[in-house]
Amino acid sequence: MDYNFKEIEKKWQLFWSENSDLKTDYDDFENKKYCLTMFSYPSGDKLHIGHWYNYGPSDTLARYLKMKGFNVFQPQGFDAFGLPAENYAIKHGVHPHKSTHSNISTMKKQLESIGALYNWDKEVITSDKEYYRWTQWLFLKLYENNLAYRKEAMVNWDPVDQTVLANEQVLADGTSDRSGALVVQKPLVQWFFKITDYAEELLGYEGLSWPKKTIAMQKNWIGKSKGARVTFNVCDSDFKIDIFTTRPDTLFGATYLVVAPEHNLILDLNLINNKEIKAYCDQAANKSELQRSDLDKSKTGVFSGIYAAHPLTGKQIPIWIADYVMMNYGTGAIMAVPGHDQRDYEFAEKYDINIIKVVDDGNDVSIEDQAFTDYGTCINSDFLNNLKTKDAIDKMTVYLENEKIGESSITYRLKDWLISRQRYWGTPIPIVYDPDGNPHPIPDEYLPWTLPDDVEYKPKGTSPLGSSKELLERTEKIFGKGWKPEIDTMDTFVCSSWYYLRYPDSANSSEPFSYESTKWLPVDYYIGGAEHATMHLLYARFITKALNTLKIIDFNEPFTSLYHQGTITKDGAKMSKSKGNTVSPDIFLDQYGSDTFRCYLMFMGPYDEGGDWNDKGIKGISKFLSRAYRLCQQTVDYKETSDDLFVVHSTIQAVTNNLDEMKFNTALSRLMEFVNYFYAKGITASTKMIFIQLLSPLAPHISEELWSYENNTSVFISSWPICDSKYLEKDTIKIMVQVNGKLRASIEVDKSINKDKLVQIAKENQNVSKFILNKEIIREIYVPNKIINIVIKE
RNA sequence: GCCGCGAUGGUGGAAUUGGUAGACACGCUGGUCUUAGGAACCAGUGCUUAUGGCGUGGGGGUUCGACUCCCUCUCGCGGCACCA
Repeated sequence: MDYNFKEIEKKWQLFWSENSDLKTDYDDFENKKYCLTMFSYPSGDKLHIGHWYNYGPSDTLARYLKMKGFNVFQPQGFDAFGLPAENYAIKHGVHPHKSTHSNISTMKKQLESIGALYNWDKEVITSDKEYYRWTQWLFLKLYENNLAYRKEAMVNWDPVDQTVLANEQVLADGTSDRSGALVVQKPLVQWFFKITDYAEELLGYEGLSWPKKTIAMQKNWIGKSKGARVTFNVCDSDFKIDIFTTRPDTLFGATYLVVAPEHNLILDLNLINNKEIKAYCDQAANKSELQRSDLDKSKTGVFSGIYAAHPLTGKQIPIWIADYVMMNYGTGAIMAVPGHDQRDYEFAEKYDINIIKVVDDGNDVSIEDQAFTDYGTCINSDFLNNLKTKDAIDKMTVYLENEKIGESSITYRLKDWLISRQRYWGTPIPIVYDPDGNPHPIPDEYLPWTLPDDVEYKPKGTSPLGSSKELLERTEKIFGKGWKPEIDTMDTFVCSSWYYLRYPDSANSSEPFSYESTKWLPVDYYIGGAEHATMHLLYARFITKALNTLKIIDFNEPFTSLYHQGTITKDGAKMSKSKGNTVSPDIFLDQYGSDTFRCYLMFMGPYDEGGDWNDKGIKGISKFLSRAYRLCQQTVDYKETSDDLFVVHSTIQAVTNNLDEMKFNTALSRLMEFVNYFYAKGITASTKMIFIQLLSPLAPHISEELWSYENNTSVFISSWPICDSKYLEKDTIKIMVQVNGKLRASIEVDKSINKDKLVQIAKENQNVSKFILNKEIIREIYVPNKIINIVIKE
């Protein structure tokens, strides 16, 4: 290494933080680019490779945009509420506020080593009362508008972290996203945000540049399905059962109904008095969600003893209770059509229930061994006979509506967002209860409704806030004797659901953000991990849409362009402290410096793919930067040839395109080729300036140093080089010659040449002529400027 | 089961979107210089039975021409799932 990177890095990091030329003009929205990287949790550990992989390349993008002439805003902050600080408090007795802030200052120091251009003057720390006061404002806005409500529900309980979790925070295997504990179901009164009101809107992605994968995941999660609701009357009673089906065309094939074991009919009709039914329901209740949804187990159920009237035929059909029907989807009851639904088929076979065929594929399809679930043509279906499934669905739906026995209906899988948490270190829910237990919002003048300090952190299954004398006294003092505070805190995802709105106006103490400051939004580039697809990113979209409905903001999507950086793994596994496979950047920073380390991460491969960590190639980057440094130590004065200028301008073009597409790896390759080309012959003064500019977003420190040798201002306020296409045109072109699609020669010709002449030259080429000698030529294909293919008969 | 993504030298990866497969880099081999090199520089490096043949997970197809498009299979990753 022949440049002193340690000295250079320190020098320019200080320069960037102090130089006013580089500051964002907060009043200029016209030309704005809001570049945001998902903020992180201040853990107190050192920055790891994941942080670097997130922050380094996104800073490269921001610096590039700045040089393109945009007014770039790249804020940074901390998602500071959450369990680790609280667990630390339980273990060591240190107040979370104290440990959090000490972690933040360590982390900020470390972030400096990346050398990113952050707008620290707009920093946001979600656990500070200046911030959470407005998270409480958000809650109250939603509450006032019926988008926040309290209800008792079966909720996900994490027995390790001793708190409830939102559906989004429970993994597919039934474990907690955070603690890894097996989540259990528990009935509790909790606060919810009504995200389901926005289910349909959330399915619209017009104008968004988002990864297809993420959109697919959200669509999957929202889980829209179209169908119909049908009402069945229970025989010999006034009760009715609503069912949801996506196949109303098969209604004539419904031979029984199934209700979930939790269905209210069971209590309403006193079916629970039947021993067998009670035993079945109890057993279902004791099963975990995971056991319940185990696809391999055979279906079980119990006959309810009662019947329903088929709404079209009037025939009595039995009502069964079975746990293959879930209470939390649709209406918790189905019409079973064993001929055309595989689950119903298996159940009907097992319990010997009638199976009717009402759909055929035109070839008299068999339903002897399994259900026929495809679309086809209606049979045995009265007025639907001979109709195609699609038409039959429409006709049946209209019929149901006319007869008032059903209606067209849409069901979403998405559930309302459970935001209560039985933990200490979070935003207090700004609600108090009167002596009768009715909730009341805390008036604005008492906000922030602060977290009390006199608590027992250790969770006992109820919220730590319940142990605070101060909180209770405060409540009674303000509201009166017998009034009680809400003691749950909010999910930290509430904090992060609106932080991007706060950044441009983070010091505002009279409102969450001024209307003027929202002109910085939406975020132009949002970069962060794909694991947030159905959590943070969905919540943020919901909050933005809700605030838009409330006319607080005038846009309805928070992030115009979204990009997920890939994951850096170690030996194929995700790096984590618990696995002990984390790699610290420290030794690499010490040995090679920040520029080299950040470039190496970018050079590893496509940014959205991440990759498995190994340090073998870092030397290559270090070598490249040293060569670049050496190349720029002198200038050589010579008249550049057309080849030289071709290299310069094609490099400008390629690097520009690559950075536009965040293909940092190929941008670096092009710059390496550039250095390799000029290394031996030396570089002219003007070309050197262009090269330094192209390199600067990727390796900012060394570039700023090299730039400073000849300039008085920062390279980052210089304008990005422009490719002059006149240098990209060459007088001669290289044409590849194929015979029957196989490459045989390459010829260099004048670019004005016509096809006939070119083909003639090609045929005369020694390596071509021997393959076409004495052969019949069938075709001669010429793709201008690229290739000739001579097709011969073999 | 359904949906989405992926598979290219010894390694990480590139390929103007149907037109030179393997750019760039690591590693390796040989050389120059050097007291020395784990520094710098130069050359070589897909495989091979080598004027040729074969090569982008396997098989088939479309095309003058396929890593690229179509069909099919295998493996890996991610999401959803008794979702009615």
